[in-house]
Amino acid sequence: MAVQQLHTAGRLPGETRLRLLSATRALLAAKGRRGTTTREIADQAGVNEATLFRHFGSKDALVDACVEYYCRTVELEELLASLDGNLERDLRRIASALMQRMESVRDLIVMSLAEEDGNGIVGEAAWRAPTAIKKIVADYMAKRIAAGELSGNPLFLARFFMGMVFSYVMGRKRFPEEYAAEPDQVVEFQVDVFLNGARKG
Amino acid sequence: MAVQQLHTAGRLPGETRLRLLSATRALLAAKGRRGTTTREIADQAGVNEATLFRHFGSKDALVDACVEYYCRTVELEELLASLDGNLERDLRRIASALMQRMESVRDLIVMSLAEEDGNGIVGEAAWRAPTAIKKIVADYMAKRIAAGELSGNPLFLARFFMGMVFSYVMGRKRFPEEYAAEPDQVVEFQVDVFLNGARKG
DNA sequence: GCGTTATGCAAGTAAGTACTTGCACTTAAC
DNA sequence: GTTAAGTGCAAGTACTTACTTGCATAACGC
Repeated sequence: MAVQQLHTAGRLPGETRLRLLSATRALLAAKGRRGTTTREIADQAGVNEATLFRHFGSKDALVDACVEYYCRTVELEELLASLDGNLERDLRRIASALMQRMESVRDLIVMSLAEEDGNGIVGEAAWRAPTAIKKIVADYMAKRIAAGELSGNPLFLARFFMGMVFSYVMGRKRFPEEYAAEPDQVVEFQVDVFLNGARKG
Repeated sequence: MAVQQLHTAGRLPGETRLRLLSATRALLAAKGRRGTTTREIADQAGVNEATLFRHFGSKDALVDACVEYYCRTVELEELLASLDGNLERDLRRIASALMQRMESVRDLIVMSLAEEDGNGIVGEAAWRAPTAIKKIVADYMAKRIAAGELSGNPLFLARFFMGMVFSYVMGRKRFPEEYAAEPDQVVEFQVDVFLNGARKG
């Protein structure tokens, strides 16, 4: 075991920054941008408030860095690679990936919806993963329509599909007790209705 | 034409209150609770800030009164009366009513999602209409399943149905240019996919 | 006319909040 | 050992904001 080298004041290099980013995220999710104070962030991070400003310069810069950090990259190769041509299975995989990503930035998505400047950095970053997946969905729908397996407008279908997942993720935030079912079950149900409809016969 | 009686200072009785409620709503939608100041509200209402406090006592009380005022009553008799047994037509009417109500309190719904205390007065009031309609949907689904016209879990179906509309209303907020289609068309499309699925054949 | 009520106006208070500064201390690098 | 970097601590600044107060005024009910 390599001995961890302490940088200063008993902290690992970069640790202070990380603690601040993490605390910021937690408080943003709970109270929103305006509701969160730099003092609270510093306290929750176990760091002095002055240190916060020495690292990030301003509260806005910290928030931006935080959002950027937690929405970094979207690697979708694995998702694309996992698609094997089986319509139902593919859609389930897409829905599952989408649900996972949306859930992981749900708080930031809500923030971006509520903020006056919904198209700022927060809005852009929070929707990065969903938007990327949306492209995949739209392309997928178009192909399957061309192949005669689906019918309708590919864009409408893509939006509908995204919406199914989105509404579930948001529903779980507002009504946690109602939406307690297993994500796998939910995905299965959603894809089933999406493909076959609810009509009997 | 009866001559309007002025109360004081050239204002109709109750007018000041209304102006304040209206201004509050507009600013809440644009900047959220914390982002809105009492000075701004008073200015936008064309009223002195002191008058605001004389009427409502505190900013919180004003916000509560505002939300309560704009989410007052939900009369659903008309909706229920309009249902005639035709499955497709009924679902369209329900979806249409739901969409209208959700759209009219969309800003407050978003606020309730973003607020730390999502279950406060705002959350309760904003979801009042949607929740009432949700009951109608669930009952409707159960009946139609019993009649053999639909299949599945009535609660899941109801949530799915609500979610279709919810995601559309929210999508229009975030991506206005993309979601510019006519509401009627959207409802038709949604109900169609909901009933028959997207699969061809 | 007279009292009541609603309002405007201007000034002020108390608290919070983003951000700064100067100093001491610890640790790592050389 | 010396230097430099990162941090804690305490105090402070400038600004915002919810909320108050005292006074003048205009309209209404009687």
